[in-house]
Amino acid sequence: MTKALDASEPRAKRSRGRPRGDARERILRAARRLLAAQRYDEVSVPEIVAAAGVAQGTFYLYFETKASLIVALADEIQRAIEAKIAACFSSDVPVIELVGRLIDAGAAVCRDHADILPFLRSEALLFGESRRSEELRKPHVEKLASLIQRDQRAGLLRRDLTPAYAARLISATLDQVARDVAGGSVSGNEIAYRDEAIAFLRRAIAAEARS
Amino acid sequence: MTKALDASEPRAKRSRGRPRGDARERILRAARRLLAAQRYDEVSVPEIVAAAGVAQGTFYLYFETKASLIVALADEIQRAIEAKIAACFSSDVPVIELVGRLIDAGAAVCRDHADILPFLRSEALLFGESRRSEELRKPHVEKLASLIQRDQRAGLLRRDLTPAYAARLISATLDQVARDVAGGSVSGNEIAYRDEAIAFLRRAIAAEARS
Amino acid sequence: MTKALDASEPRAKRSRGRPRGDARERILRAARRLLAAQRYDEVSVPEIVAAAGVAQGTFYLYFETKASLIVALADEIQRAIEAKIAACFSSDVPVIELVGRLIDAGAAVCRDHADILPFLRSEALLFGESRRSEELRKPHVEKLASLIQRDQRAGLLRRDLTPAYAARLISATLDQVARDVAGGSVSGNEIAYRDEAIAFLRRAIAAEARS
Amino acid sequence: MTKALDASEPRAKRSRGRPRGDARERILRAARRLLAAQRYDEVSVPEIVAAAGVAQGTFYLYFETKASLIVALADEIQRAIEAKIAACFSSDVPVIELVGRLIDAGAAVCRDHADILPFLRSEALLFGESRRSEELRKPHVEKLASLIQRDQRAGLLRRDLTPAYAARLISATLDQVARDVAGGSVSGNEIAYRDEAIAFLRRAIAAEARS
DNA sequence: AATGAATGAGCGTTCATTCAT
DNA sequence: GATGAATGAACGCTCATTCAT
Repeated sequence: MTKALDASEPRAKRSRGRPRGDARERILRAARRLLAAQRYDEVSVPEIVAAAGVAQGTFYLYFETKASLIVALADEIQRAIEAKIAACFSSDVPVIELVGRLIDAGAAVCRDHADILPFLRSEALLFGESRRSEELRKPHVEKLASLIQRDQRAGLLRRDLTPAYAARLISATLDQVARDVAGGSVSGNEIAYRDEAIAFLRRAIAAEARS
Repeated sequence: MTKALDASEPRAKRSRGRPRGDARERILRAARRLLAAQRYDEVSVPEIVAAAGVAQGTFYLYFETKASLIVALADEIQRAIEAKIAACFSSDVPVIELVGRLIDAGAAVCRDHADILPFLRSEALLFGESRRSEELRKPHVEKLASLIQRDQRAGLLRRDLTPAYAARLISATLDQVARDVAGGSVSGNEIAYRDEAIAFLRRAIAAEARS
Repeated sequence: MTKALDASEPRAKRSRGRPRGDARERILRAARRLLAAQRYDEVSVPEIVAAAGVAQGTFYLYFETKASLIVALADEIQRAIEAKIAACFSSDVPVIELVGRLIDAGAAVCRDHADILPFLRSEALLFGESRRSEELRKPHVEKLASLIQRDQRAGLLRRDLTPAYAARLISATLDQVARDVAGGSVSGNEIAYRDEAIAFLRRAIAAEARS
Repeated sequence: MTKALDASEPRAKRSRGRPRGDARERILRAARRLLAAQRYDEVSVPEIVAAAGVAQGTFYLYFETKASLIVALADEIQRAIEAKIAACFSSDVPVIELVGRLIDAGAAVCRDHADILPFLRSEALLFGESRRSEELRKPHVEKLASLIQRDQRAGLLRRDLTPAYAARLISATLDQVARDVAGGSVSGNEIAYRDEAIAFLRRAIAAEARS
């Protein structure tokens, strides 16, 4: 047929027909864009596929249902966030120093995903099998608890802290600060706020200076 | 704006018509029950009116649209929550004592509305521009900030705290504790956890004992 | 509003809006018309409602699914057929005479429902819970069996017939004749065919003339 | 007309490609299996190819459309049935004996194809104008009519039978008996039923014993 | 010959909403 | 005030089919 001939074309514009292999990616990106601006029930599959530039049937090649798309989308973003946070834990610094890094990483995350975070915080929670965001923070809280214990032994942190409890309290504080810093709630004073938060935590958990 | 929100007037005695219980109330209760178990987009008006035992048309006598029902429902619950939290601020106690009360009130709120909180945290937040959870907490954070300032002047709290910042940090911590206490994350040790959290905050903000 | 005014109009042409109460009937009639000409899978709900002159949503007010429409349609027609056949059994004639009446009734049925019978005989069988057409004939076959027994006792029919078996054989024959007569397979000779069939059955089942 | 029906040519050895079993055969077998359990409109091409273990595109190498698969499948089965029935006619026995054979052959057919017969009786019949069950039986009825004529000349059958009519009546009876015998409607008494049916027919058509 | 990603029309169905009663 | 039949747009989804590889 016309086959050998077409194949010799260096794979240029095919306006209809076969894959770029990127259909899934295009759909995810389009969905993210749309979900940043509208509720899940306001965004239709026709809208998503139109924005993605694929056919409606293609959607269902990659996602079982519309709902499963958000699970995938949330997973993707959360994986990225995880990675960024987990990186803070990899180096071997005292908790008192770690908190600063976690704030910065958290703020970066909030900034990078500012568009979609409201969505992630809201709708996505209702999609997975259960309480998702709690679950997601859990490993980090646990890691933090073990580092607290380590620093307690090293005499850096108060002995009367229960590591698991302290880890929760710190984590909540860090989240708040990261969000505030990224979200402009303290505009112009991010550094002062951050430093005050760190001092706040230090007083709450640091071992008293030996006399 | 001023349109969708105010179908709230309780109506007067109608002696004819079917339901004895007020139709509006029945609809709200049914919606709450259903929204505790399903997403907004999964709950239909037919479903709600069936659960409420009223006719489909009756729904539109009390709510302009399905979305406005959500707003009304969220308002109702949030008003109840507000009231409970605001009550803590009414008496004239030092911040260091206030935090304990806020934890207890917050935990009570979480327990009382456990069914519907995931819904409030998620979907409802996306309905009106102005009804993000940030906004809702704002008055309390501001009130707390002013109390911090008062206690600073009284020498009870550290002078180097920026009241607005400290208020945010405290608020985040209290939220976390209230949720943990109510949600069973620290089951069996609620009191120990609560007390440790209060001590944590005290160290962070209390003025150092004068020598 | 404009209500009292509109209501004074003597209920003339409402081109949109409220019921004639006949929506269900219109849908059934339209479906019958369409199913006489096309397979079930070729007839779409949009097509049916367009032919019926009702909105798509109205369809689902009266029928749970498209498939349940045919069950209803088949039931309706079969009830009419039942009635006609059952009427033959009501009077108290010998089986030998009854068969003639049954042929005539059967032929009338085939003619009256000529359009939809192929559909009923084919597709509809697969919709109900199980083998439908067998079930439907069963009561008549049983009634026939009991009449055979009666006539055996009266010496009108052969003693060596097993009533249940004979009833089946007669019934199959009658069906065939009714269909042939109505369907034009023996065009022009319907009466001769019918008479020969009756003679055929008489020889098969009548008691031998006493010598 | 001549188009949709003939994708039947068995193709020659293809040594490359995945399936060892011929793809066409696998598709037909899968379709038959599925159509025994579901209506035509419920069985999808994706489902068929999945059950057959071939790719979606492969389907269209062997069948022009989904509908043409049905026709091919029905043809295949009907050819097998034809052959079995036709075999009864091949030997040179009197009609009175033939009916017994036809019952047995018919019952065997019903048993062998029990799974797919409801499908054949229903949907398949509506696919081609020309493939109604009436048409399919016609050659056999005609053959039977000619044998009746032969036996009338031989003095074995009544002279007053119209061969074409008698053939129809006999055929309907045989069908009924075959179905009943195979379907368990007379369970345990198949032989008695069959014998009574034959006696029934003999009385109806045999020439009276000469005195 | 065989594949399977891609297509896009069109399905059955449900929805929020209206309004004559 | 309350009803519920009727609406029709729009939904999520599946389908039969194509064709570059």
